[in-house]
Amino acid sequence: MDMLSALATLDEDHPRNRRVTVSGRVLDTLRDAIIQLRFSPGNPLSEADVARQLGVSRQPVREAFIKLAEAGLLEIRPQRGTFVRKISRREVANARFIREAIEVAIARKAAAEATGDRLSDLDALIEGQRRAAGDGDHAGFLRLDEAFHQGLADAAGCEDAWRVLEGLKAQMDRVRYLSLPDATPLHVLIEQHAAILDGVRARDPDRAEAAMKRHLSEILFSLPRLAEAHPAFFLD
Amino acid sequence: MDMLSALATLDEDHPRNRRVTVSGRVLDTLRDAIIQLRFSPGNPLSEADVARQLGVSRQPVREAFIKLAEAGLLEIRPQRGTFVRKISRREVANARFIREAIEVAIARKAAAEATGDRLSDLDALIEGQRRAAGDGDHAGFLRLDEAFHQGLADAAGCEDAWRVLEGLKAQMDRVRYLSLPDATPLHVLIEQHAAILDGVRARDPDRAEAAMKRHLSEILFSLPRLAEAHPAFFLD
DNA sequence: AAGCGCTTACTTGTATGCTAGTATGGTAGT
DNA sequence: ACTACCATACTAGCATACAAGTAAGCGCTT
Repeated sequence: MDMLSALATLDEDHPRNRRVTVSGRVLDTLRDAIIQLRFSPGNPLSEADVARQLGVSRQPVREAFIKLAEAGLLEIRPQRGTFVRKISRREVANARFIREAIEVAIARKAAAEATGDRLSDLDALIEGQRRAAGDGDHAGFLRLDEAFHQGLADAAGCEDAWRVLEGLKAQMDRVRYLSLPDATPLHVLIEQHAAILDGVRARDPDRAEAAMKRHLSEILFSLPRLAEAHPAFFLD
Repeated sequence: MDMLSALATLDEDHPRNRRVTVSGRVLDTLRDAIIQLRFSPGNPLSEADVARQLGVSRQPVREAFIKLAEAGLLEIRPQRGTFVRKISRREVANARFIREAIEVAIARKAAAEATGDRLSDLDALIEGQRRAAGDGDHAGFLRLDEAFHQGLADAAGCEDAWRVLEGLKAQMDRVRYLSLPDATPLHVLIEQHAAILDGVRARDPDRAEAAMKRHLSEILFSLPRLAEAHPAFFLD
């Protein structure tokens, strides 16, 4: 009950909101709340409570729960309850490994196939990231960060790769949120993006791969320290 | 209505069935029916019809529909209907590419880290595949085929990679089913498995990678021909 | 004949009621 | 004090009812 105060309202116009259905809005609202750790890992979360809090029926909440369970953010134990999953270092490391495998392959393919138009799109995204960082617009940067990775997949002709990556990112996003206070500075991340794009533009798959690996390794540095600092949030 | 005759009964004890819930059984039943092309791509499929046919309510059918839509096997158009998705050559090729990226990374990691126990497990699976092929037990071979890829992921310490691969495989499974009549002979596939395992056992990541790439390329040969032979099943 | 508008029969989305399984706390019995 | 049992208050899974949107057929009007 107490914890649910984190859910004051349904996020009617969510940034990433093409969702017009109630269950879609509930899903976005809950995922944000979980990723931003407004729900403590390990705590229970019942369909009925959330439905009451959001002023909707159990049905759309249930569908959101199911999707969040597939993303590894909730654990549904039938007839027992649903719980916010604790963060697992092993699972985060695994998700990172798989994500790296995919994004490295994408970067190499982009280096081979990307058209000039796509490269310009990516340029624009990096420029936007510089502006957002300058303005201290952290939320805006996060959106443009996602857009860059998605844009790279598009440039490689792997439009639907993003669906897979999105699922993997969910595991990692809570860690990223935890690391916000002392995260890698945005300008460093932006330069890493630029390095990836340089490798792609130079049609040099090895350079693109190296830059991507470097970029996706950031989380490895912070993970052990964060797990030490917040043991209650972690499973292992 | 006609098409639904493909759903005589709920598959009460499904081979991969740890599912005890109705919605889980409906999901397995429907996925099998779709993959085995007992539902023609492009045709509509309504929650109510399936529910009636299976003797359950709309609720579990709906949940199965949602998951099948996430897997790319159904397309839910709100207030309009749900349709069996046609096979997209582009999407199949994309899923193959991503799967290759993941499984190559897994094979390389397995070559570095797999323990003797795990290698023995994989040996046993290949031996089982030889028996199944000898007995003409095609269904049994398919199960052991999946088990081999999953087992390799386990050997690499990527237990949860299988969740991702499962989603990607769905896209490819209908093509595999289409290719059954003149598919690559089982003994060839088994030798490819053995080649992968050889590379892993020799701690030679490059050899494991090459063998894996070879193995996952099989579908590329059949795809164009199948799309030509069954144009009504394909989108592009 | 062509086009507009209504009726009707669908569809999925949402809400609500019901069932069965689980955890908990108290109580009676030893 | 401890144990066994039971009443109770949860949980999620499933069934049913309702709402809102869509598409197609049909007849009317023009």
